[in-house]
Amino acid sequence: MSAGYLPHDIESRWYSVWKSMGIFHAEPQPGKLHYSITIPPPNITGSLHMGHALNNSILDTLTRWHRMRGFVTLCLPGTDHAGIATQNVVERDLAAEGLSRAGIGRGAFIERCKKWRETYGTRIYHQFERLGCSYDWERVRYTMDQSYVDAIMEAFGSWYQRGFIYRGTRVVNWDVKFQSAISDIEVLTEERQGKLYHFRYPFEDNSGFITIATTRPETMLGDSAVAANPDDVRYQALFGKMLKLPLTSRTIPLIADSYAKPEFGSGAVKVTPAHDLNDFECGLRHGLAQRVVIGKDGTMTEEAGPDFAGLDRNEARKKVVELMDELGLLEKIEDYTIQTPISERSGEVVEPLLSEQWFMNMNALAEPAIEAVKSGLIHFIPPRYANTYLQWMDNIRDWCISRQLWWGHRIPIWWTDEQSDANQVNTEGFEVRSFGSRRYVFARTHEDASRLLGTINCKQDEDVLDTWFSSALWPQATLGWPSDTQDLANFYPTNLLSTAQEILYLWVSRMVMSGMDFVKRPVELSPESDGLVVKNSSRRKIIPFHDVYIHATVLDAKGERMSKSKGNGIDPIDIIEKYGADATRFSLLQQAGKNQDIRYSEKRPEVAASFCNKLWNGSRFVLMNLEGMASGELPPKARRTSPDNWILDRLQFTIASVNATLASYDMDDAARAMYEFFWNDYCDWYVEIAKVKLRSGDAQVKADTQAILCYVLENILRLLHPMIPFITEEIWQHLPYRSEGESISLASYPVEDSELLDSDEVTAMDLTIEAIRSMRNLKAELGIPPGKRINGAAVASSEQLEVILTKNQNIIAELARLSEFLVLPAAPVEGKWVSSAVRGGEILLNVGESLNVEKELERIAKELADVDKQIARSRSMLDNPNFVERAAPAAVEKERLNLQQWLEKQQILLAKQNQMQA
RNA sequence: GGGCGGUUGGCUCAGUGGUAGAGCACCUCGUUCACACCGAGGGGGUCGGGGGUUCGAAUCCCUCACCGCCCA
Repeated sequence: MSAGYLPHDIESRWYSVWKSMGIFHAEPQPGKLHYSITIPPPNITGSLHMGHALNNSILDTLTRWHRMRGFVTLCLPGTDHAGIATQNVVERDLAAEGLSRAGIGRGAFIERCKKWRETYGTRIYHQFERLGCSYDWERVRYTMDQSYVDAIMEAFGSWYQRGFIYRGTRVVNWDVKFQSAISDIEVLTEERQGKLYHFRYPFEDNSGFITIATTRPETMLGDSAVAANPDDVRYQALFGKMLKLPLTSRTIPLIADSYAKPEFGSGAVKVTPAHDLNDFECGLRHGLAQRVVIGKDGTMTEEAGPDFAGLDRNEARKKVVELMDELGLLEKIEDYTIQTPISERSGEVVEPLLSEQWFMNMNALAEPAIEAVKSGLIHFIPPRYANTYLQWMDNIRDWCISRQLWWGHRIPIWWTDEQSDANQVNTEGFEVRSFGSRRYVFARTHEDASRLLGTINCKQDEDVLDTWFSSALWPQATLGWPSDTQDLANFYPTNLLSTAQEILYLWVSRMVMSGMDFVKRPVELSPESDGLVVKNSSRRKIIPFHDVYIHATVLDAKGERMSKSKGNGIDPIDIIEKYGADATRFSLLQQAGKNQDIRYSEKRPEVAASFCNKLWNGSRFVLMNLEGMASGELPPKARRTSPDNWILDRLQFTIASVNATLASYDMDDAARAMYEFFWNDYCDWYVEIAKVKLRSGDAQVKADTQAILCYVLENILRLLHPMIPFITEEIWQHLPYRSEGESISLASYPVEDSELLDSDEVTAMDLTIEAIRSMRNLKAELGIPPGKRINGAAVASSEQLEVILTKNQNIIAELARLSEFLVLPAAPVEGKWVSSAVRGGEILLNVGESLNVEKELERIAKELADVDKQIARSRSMLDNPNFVERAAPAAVEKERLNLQQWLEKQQILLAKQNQMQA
């Protein structure tokens, strides 16, 4: 092994070795335990960001852990075509060349997108490899693979057939920049400073006016009514009267609708059904006209009237205000904080717009998806997210699934203007339906569509599906659905879906809905834990995954979200370059628990890299001392010393704790347990003790010590491997004795061996360590260099301590750097000794001329003061009858023992004080 | 407005009823043949405020404040 830890040499080597060994690939093996994950597919636009690095570190850790535990383990990678995001970057790319999407046309544009994917879409795979992810690259999937498209067609056809998918004219969130509808959950609300305009609408009979307030004056041109609350006494007599809509020649009614809030402004609101969702619904209730006055490009339409048609929406706003002012109908303008809807994609203000779209009714799908979570079949970690999920699912709304984009899956609906008397239900059961004067049908090809519609004069819908429509099918589609594959039979339901909080609704909920809707199995073949029994059937609706882990959001050092625009992002590849993949992974996993966010700065990988360096050097030292080692067997208990038994006990404790914390997704706790064990127990104490034993000259002692050093190291390497795979593999390969297999990745994961637990030896080592620390402490306080060899001794007041200290004599002498260490029946009278009280005794150092009686008395007085305080505290507790009577007996007993020990310590200190003062 | 998370030493965080912990930073000492990405020792916190439950509260309950996330 090289003298320094050089992550890059190791990391570049091992990934390709693992890959060529085929250890990442899994074939289903019926009858065996399977563990599977389908990773959240990153967008093809992207490269790895800290969120990916975190999530994939978690996924790979769990994958490797299960693989080592003997599961048939699959972690399936892939990418998402990411419609709107990719279209965005490709358009930007085109613009740089002076081209435009419209200019090159749909066909050429799609070719550009495909080329983009070839260049950049696979880049992220290589980044996952650099991170060390043990994913099955033979099964990699892309949402535009033919097999994936087949799944989408199947899903669409099924939902169409069942009437869930429908054509509708409704107010949707319109992204003016992309010229496309976006879904509710892609809209962010931002508080922006704006104005609240108060306008007067006169009554037709000139009997006065009503004041309405609006933040969007330009929409008044499309008003169809003014509404007031039916309980509002100010308006009760006026309902049904007509108002003159200023700037137009129209009149509109005053209507009663409880949607108007009496406490807001004048209590009357303008109703613009085509440009506001609430107004739209109000309009439906009252049969109001839907006038589209703002077009898809953000300019005013003909409907807005000759004065406004063609104006930009912002100019139109100014003009409306000016004209209203001129007419004396502008009552006032107030500053107002507006909850402004912003497109998550383009950053533009969203324009609510009446338009024709494809929608999907989710009610039927939501029901089992709710039940699966309520009944605990799907388990959220942290559990609080189950409520978030349920709250959204309980109020589920129809989903607008069409997007006016070019990049994506073209909606498999075919239209014709031709009428027909032909049978509207064909042999495949796909009903021909009509919308307005046109007829349409679901079909996979033009040929099918022609047959179904009875004419070749038909055209496919221009729009594409929302990207989440395809993502919703991810777990089952990647495993072969709609075919009945072995993969699907063995790896589905998957075990875990780990993802970011922000896509809980967009993605997670929809996967649950689609998965349970499409994947069903005979009750007798599917375990109860896999799903819900379908009503009146002998089949079960199968859940897509058992556990949903929502990982923390990675923030910068100041606690702010990393973003490109703020420029505060950290590129994980930079961190890997600088500190290595293992340190990068470990730094993230050390923070990955049930927290909502993580503050990340370069301090983190630095600390993690120190740990890797310590692991490297600690291992290197051990390896250098294993020469001539006879066997890898643990020595029999009779030959083991207390440090031996102690470290074996600590190892078992660590193994148990790591297995338990990984199982509950507490990566941070698992990382901490291993970190502390390796650094504090193994390196700081056991290895230091082992140095003494190796130098003892006793061949048996040396062989036994070597065996234990090696055994513990081999175990901790396997324990750490899922988190830091490269360095552990490299070191493991150098071990003279190790468990089965050619790669640590395939070695078995450590399991607690209760036979190696030994609480007596843990107590013994605790006392030994305390003695050593006291001596070091004394030296430091007296200004004696830690390395200066002086005589040390101990007087034990308990037999237990006497036995322990005698047994560990050599160790204490060496680790405390003493010339000799003796256990004496009484404190020596001769010579210049200082002492310190420990549990069950007193430790002494012969400091010779360094003894300063005055200073020593001061030190003792300080120690006594502390002891007195402890005694007082302990006494006050034990003197309290309430404590003695009501507290748990064990707690009282413990306190009694405590007091006794403090009193003993006090005696020792007082005796010493007397002796010195004499 | 509703829901959720957080508030512990200078910084980042552990710690869910029994005498406050770690890492980093800081101070002192140390170039002993694994590691200065190290070792030994040390200083530093009335656990956001208030109230309550309890023999005992960082920990449980109530309330307020501030920071953040989600939904309306």
